[in-house]
Amino acid sequence: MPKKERQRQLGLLLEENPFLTDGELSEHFTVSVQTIRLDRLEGGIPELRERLKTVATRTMKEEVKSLHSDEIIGDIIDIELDKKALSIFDVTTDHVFQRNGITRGHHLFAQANSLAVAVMDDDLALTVKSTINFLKPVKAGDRVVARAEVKKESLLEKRTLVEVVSTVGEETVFTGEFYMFRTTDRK
Amino acid sequence: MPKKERQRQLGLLLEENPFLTDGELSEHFTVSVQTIRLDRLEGGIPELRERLKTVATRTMKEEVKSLHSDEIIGDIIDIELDKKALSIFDVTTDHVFQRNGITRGHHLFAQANSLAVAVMDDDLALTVKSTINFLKPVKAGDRVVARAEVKKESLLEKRTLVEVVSTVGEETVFTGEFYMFRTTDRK
DNA sequence: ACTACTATTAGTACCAAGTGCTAATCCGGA
DNA sequence: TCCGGATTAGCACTTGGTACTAATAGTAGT
Repeated sequence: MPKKERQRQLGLLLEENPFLTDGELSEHFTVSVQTIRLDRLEGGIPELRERLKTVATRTMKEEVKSLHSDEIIGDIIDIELDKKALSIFDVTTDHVFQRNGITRGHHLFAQANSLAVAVMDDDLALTVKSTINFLKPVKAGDRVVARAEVKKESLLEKRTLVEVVSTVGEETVFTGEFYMFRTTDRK
Repeated sequence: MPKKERQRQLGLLLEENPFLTDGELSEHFTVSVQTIRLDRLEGGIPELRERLKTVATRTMKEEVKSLHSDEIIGDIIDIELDKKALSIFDVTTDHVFQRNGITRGHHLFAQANSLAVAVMDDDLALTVKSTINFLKPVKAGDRVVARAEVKKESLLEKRTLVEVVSTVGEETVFTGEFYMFRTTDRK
């Protein structure tokens, strides 16, 4: 196998499995350890321990992110319990269809739904029913601002209607009506 | 500081920052490196390189998972393009409210929405409007089976209605109507 | 006061997985 | 045949450890 091809494969291999030592790599390519070292040097590929460090760092960041973003999608900026609330959600390439770059609907829904849950002054509010409209496609890089407003309450049925309108710049991209169920009694 | 307290703090510290060497730790607690080693030994805490390895391993797994689970939430089991499709989604503790253990609505929506997109024989199908009902709370450990059925099409408007019914065991937990927009013309 | 015990510290040899450097060897082409 | 790139080998040194032994300090028990 020519040198160039070996180095290409080395890069790919380490990308998908950064845990391989030079020794293991040398066996895989049936060359000496020194050759592997030279290959890494030329390709600018760091040693095993550095690779693990960066991969591990990535994890720690992701964990913080996913913890945040799973609990409430979007950052809540302002909230008046039982009245209204506002959150922003920055769309990244993680949230879009690869094919056309348009945000997957469930992310917009998730932001709106999370906000509807948060605006209710109730630990255990649940969504019962919802009608939603996706008005304009949202792309990666867009900042989606969701505004939730508590519309009416039926204390008897423990139900509340929350309306959410999401915008990007001046344009409304999403609207939703969320019928929420209150599990605890009001004060 | 008593030994016990130091060891407790050591554990907490390394949990949130696994990148610290024994040397750095010894400075932090102003004890010798050897004491740190003994503390790790007694607490069953592995060395830096082992810690990074496990953290990095976790990442690689997560990455595979999130790639899958972001593209389509739930595993598609069966699909007849333009007719019907079926997916399952195993709820874990990651998907529920901490307070009451009930699945966050947007996960059920995401499964249904993904399935509605998938069943359309169209690369770029988008959700336009949707009405959904959360009928029964879903808990961690439940296996949610979503069935999507293409109801009617309006070729002129390029719109299609897809109905999704999600069940856990015998019980229907979620229903949704998804009005989908077809971006490419039918053959 | 002497002993026992615990916690801490120091020091040694060793290991894995490297870097950095020098030197030797092989192999193909002008 | 001689040159040059590619490969291999060898050695000293580095990090961040393990494993083990030994010394020291302080404290409680009798």
